[in-house]
Order: sequence, then structure tokens, then C-alpha cells
Amino acid sequence: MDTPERNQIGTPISKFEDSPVFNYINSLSPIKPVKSLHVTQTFSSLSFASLPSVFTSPHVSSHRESRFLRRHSDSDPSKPESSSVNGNKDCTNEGVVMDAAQLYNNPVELNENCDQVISVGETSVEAHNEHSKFVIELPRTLKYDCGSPDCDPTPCVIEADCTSGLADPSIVPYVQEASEKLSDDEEHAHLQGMCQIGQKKEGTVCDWESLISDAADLLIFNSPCGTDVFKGLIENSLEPVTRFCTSLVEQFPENNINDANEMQIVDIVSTEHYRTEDPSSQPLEADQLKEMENQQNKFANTNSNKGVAICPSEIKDNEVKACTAFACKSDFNLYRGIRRRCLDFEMAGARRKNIDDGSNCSSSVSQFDEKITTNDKQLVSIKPSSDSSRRSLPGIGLHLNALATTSKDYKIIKNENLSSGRQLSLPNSSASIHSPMASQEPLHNHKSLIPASSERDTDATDNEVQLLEDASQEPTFSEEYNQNSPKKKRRRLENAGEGESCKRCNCKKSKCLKLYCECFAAGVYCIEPCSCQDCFNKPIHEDTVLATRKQIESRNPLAFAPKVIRSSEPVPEFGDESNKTPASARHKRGCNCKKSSCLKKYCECYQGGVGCSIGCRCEGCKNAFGRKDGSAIIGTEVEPEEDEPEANEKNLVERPLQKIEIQNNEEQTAVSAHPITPLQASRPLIPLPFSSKSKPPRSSFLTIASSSGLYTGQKLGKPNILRTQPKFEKQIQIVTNPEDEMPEILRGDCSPSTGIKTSSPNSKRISPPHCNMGPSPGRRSGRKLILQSIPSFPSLSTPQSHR
DNA sequence: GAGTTTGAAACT
DNA sequence: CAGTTTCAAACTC
Repeated sequence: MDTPERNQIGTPISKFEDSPVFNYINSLSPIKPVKSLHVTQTFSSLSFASLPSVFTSPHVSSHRESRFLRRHSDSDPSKPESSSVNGNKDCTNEGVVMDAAQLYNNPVELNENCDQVISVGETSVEAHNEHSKFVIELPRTLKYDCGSPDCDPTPCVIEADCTSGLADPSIVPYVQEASEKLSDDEEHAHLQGMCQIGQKKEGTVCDWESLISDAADLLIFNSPCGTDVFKGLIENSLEPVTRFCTSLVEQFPENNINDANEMQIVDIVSTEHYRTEDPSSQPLEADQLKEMENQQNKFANTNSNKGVAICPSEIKDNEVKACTAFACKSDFNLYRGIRRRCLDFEMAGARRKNIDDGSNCSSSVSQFDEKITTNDKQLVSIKPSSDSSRRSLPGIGLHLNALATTSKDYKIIKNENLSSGRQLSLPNSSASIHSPMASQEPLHNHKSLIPASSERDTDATDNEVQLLEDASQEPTFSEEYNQNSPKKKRRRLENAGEGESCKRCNCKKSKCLKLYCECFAAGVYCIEPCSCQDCFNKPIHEDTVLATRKQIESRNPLAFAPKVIRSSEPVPEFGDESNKTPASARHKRGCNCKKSSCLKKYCECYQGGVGCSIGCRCEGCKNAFGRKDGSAIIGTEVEPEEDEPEANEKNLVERPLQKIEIQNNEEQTAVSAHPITPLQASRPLIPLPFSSKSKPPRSSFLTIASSSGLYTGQKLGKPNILRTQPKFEKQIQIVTNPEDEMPEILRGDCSPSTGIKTSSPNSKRISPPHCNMGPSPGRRSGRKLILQSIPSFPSLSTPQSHR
């Protein structure tokens, strides 16, 4: 896959185009393969190398051009572009797309990137090469500068999205408040900018198509909703997306009520996603969603005329996505997972800073949190009132796992199991903004929610509401949750096992402040299901947690990085091995098993669903996923349960991209419904291999996948922030192909299982800090992009994959 | 449910 | 860096 891919890239796109699947996909959505490619690229921004390749491929370029051309043409007629204005618009539109991708990589950057994006978009029409540049540039911009002047306007998009995330009617007021509270004018400026942009957008009806197309892309990325959902959602969501900015702008200044309505509508969209993802999700939401849908339909009709978009729904949903915004529902989970870990602590720290500093970022972050919280409340009980309390909550700093990030996720989480969900969210404003991580913060707030939900998925709604309320009232809610006896927790975990990857810890001596603690290692706060004793891994002890984290990180910067790294590309070093070993992913440091033969979960490699690599020091390795010696598991050696997954993965890897793409599309569509893919991609990776039996991999493993978006996968089972691998796994087994496909994409990023091997198992090197995203430059990045960005669109993936 | 095994994490 | 201890999950009964 690796080396050949690029070469293949050169292969005529026609191949794919010709494929029935490709045609089918095209027919399904307005989105053109080009876009998907584009998007993916953007997402993959992380991987620079890959991008170029993409660009190089005629296929991609052509698509892009077509896409951009359309936009421009559309936009142009409708609106005479004033450079600045148009730029903003473009940014918003493209920015959205970009955002999704970026979000993964660097949510924060998105804002800044907007300008670039805009330029890119324009340039793209002229020359795709520029796009490549653009993509490349993104990473550069990654470092978020709150102060960056350029960013302010464009960034608004992202921020707006985030704020829009507040979209929930209840949230709106909060958002406004937050905006008001924001010490920095910048945020206001952003909001205003967004508003302006949104207005501009409104002004241009023509833009809709372009927007829609963009939105479609976004949608795709965001949620791989089932085809049905996808169609419907896309239509709805797209509009909302485009509207999104405008609505936000307008709404803020104008009426909350109106906004609320719109927001609801938007929410509906998001909720739909949730539904798709987790049917079991909160009943309340379901009802609400229905209502929302109805309203939405009405609203859409009315709005369509107005031209005002209400993307808030997406925003809302995306909140978790938060920043990632629309992008990638499917992906969000994965990305989250990945980032989550890396970011979590950092974010937390950042967050603190923000809080302390009261910097703009912080404000924004806080807003997110609040918004999120509000959303959650709404979701659960729809009680905004608690916000104030939450704000006061000390623990805010911790971010929930990325998983929970999106509002959807929240819902899901609630439904599924929050247990895993709570990550220590990063407080950083940037973080919040950035990625799903941002959403995580909210999670933190949601902690109460999470725990409740975690335990009782089914009952979640009522309980959740109460919990939420309680939480709002009591800062320490998390502790309360812990009440459960450890055994119970374990049981839960076990039971949840499938759905919740999130296992909860049972620490007795570590106070949950060491890596021994799965929760802590995963960057998540301990919750109810945890049976830990003397736990300090709670929002209440945020400071302690952060300090400890820093300490640990100082010792080992990668301590919180995902243990299993899956790269689409084979790691250069391990190239040979990669070939040998079937598993695409590798354990960061490699295992050291001596008695388990790497056939039990004692083995982190096995647990992670990855094969052992050269880096492993294991003795008598029989890892079903891939032996240290290089014997591939692929077909032959597999353990019954695991084997299948692996085989699938392998197959997937080897399978023609087309298939994968197709599947991906399906999955996406389905995925929207099923978080699975994302999750899988993210955490699930590891878990996947495990049979349904296999418990969800530990957080650490999950991390990679999870961080990224892992979560998505969880939808299937339970959305918990951390992982709901079990379901995931099941799905995987069932749908092996689809998953694999997704995973590949994901893998490219992180997923352990299929990904081509990337990281060397051996040493820690693995995940760079960015880590999650795309550890290795070059191809990986490319793939990652694909996966993350939009797994969905085949076209994208296929071309690359063929490469 | 209790106890054992295992290997990572932490410590020296 | 290597060896030892600590720890909690995974596993067994």
C-alpha cells in the first residue's frame, strides 16, 4: 500500500470513476469526489506529503477544480464578491470543510486558516497546486494564535460554529452571555465577523449550492450518516451549515427565541445523527428530535426562502465536534480519540490558563463548555439554568474524552455510557476550539451527565437529567458517581463492555493519578462506574490532576499518547516489518510479554489489536494480530475471534480501494447512524480486532483511535467518550469490510488495526505529539486525511488508496 | 467473588 | 540503563 500508493496515484482516476460504486456514490450525493478529495486533503493537512500526492493526482485536481469552480461561479453570481467579504464567505464555506479536517488536526488553527483557505479556494480554481500548498500551510498555522489578526474574522467561522454549537435554544442565551462576558473584544469580533459572514451568505442565495456542496462535504465528513439519513441530513444539514454562520450572526444580535427555534432545528439535524448513531439514545431527545424535525421541516421551508441558514443544529451537534464543526461526525470520534489523549492534559492546562487569564481563548473555551453543557442539559433535561453553576465548577478544566466531544456525542454518551466519556478535557481555549477536544471540556462539565449515562444507558434520560441537575448544583458530582462499588462498576464495565469501551478503573493505591489508572491514562476523569478508592482523578481535583499529568508528561511526553499507533503508511523503519506483520498498527513501545505469548490482554499489543513488531521484546510471541517475527496474522494465524478482525483488516488493507471507498460511503451513511466507524477508527482500532467478547481495549489503546474520533464508533455501542469498542468490534466483525474500510482511512491516521503499519512498534517514537493525527508525514498524512476527513467519500479515499 | 497471574508503570 | 517494586487489569477458579 504504502509505496505503491503514490505510484498508483498516478493511475487514472477514471478507474474509480468507472467503477459502479463510484458512480453510485456520486449519484447519492451532490458532493463530488473531488470535494471529498479536497476535504480529505484538508483534513489530512497533517500529512503533508500525502497532500501533494493527492494534488498531483489528476483525479483530485480535477475534482477540486470542478468543485471550486462551481462554488465560485455560484457565489459570484449571487454575490458580487467584495474581496474581503467574499473571502470570508468562502472561508466560511470552505472553512467549514477545511474546518472539519483541520479540526482534527488542529481545531484552533482553523480560524486562522480561514484566510488561507479562502485564498486557497480561489486559487484552487486556478491551480490545484495551490491547494496543496494550502493544505500544507494549514499545519503551519496549526499553532493557534488567538491574537492573530487574520484569524479573527475567519476564525469566526470555526468559533462561530462552536458557538453555534450552542445552537440549542437554551444555549443561545448562554452563548450570548458568554460573548458578553468575553473580556476580549476579539471574540466578539469573531462572532460579529461570523455574523457578517453569515449575513453575507444569506444574501447570496446562489451560494447555497456551493454551500450545499460544501455542506455536503462537511456532512459527509461530519457524519457518515446512513444513506437515508445522509440524504436527508445532507439536505437539511447542508442548509443548516451554510445557514449556520448566518444564523449565528443574526441570531445573536436578534432574538434568542428565534435562534432557539432555529437552533432546535439544527439540533434536530444533529439529533438525527445521533439517532442514526444511537437509536437507543435518550428517549427525550428522540421525542425532541421528532419535534425538532417537524419544526425543522417547517423551518427549512420558511428558511429556505429566507435564505438564512440555520446550521446551528450541526453546530450543536458538532459542539463536541465543536470546533471540528461540522466536519466529521464520523471522523470526529476517531480524531477525538487520538487527540484526546495528547490534548487532554494539555488542554486542561491551557484551559486553566485561559480561565485564569481570562484570555479570549479561555472565554471562548468557557463558552464552549457552557454551551456544551447547556446543550447537554437540553439534551438531557434541557435546563440551561445550571450553566452558572457549571461555570463555577472547578473541574471544568478537565476535558472529557474527545469522544464525548460532540454534542451528539454527548447524547450518545448519555445513552451509551458516559463512564468512559469523561475525559479530562483540555481547558485550553485553543484546545477547546481545536478539536473535539474542545468538546471534551464540555464533557467535563458534563461529567455528571456522563457518569449517569454511563451507568444507565437505557435509563439515562431521566437519570441523566437528574444527574445533570445535581451536577449543576454540585460541583463534585463526579465523586458522587463514584459511589458505586467497584464490583458493580466492573460489572457495568464488563456488561457495557461491548458498548462501552470505557472501562472504569479500580484503582486502590494510585489515587487514579498514575498511569496505572486507565481513566487517568486516558485523560478522563473517573466517574461513577469507577470503583477506585481515594480517587483524585476528579474535576474537583483538577489542579492535582493537571499537575500530576504534567509531571508524568515531563517524564515521558508520550505518556498520554496512544499506545497503539496505526499508520496507513508503513513506517520506514519498519517497512520490512510492516510487510511482514499484517497489523497496520503497532504498539508505541512494543510489549514485553513473557508468559502470555502475546495472546492475552496482558499484552498491550494484543489488547490494542495490533501485531507485535520488532520493537516488542516479547518472548514466544504468538500475537494473533501479528507476530513479532513478522509472521503476518492475516489469514493464517488468527485466533478465532481476533483473527477475523484482523483478517478483515488485512483484507481491507489489501482490498482494492474502491471497495473500501464504497464501503466507507456506506458506512458513512450508516456511520452517521453508527458511530462505529469513527470509533473504530479511533479507538476501536484496537478493540476491533477483539471479538465482541474482547473487552474494549483500554483507554490507552483506544486512545489513538478514540482520540481521533473514536468515538464515532462508539455510537454503535455506546458512545462513551472513551470507548465503546465492544459494539464497535461487533460491527466490525459483522461488517468487516466497512469497518476495515473506515479503519483504513482512520488507520491511516491512527487506527491500529488495519492501518498499514506505520509506527514502529518498537520504540516510543510513535506518536508524535500531534500524534494522533498523523504521526508520520508523508503518505500517512495523506491517508489520514482521507480517513479523517471524510472517510465517507470514496472518491477521495480511493484515489489515495490506489496510490 | 476471591485469588492468582501478568506485565506496564514507577521507583531505585 | 537495568533491576526491582508497585500497581491494577486480566484471568482463573
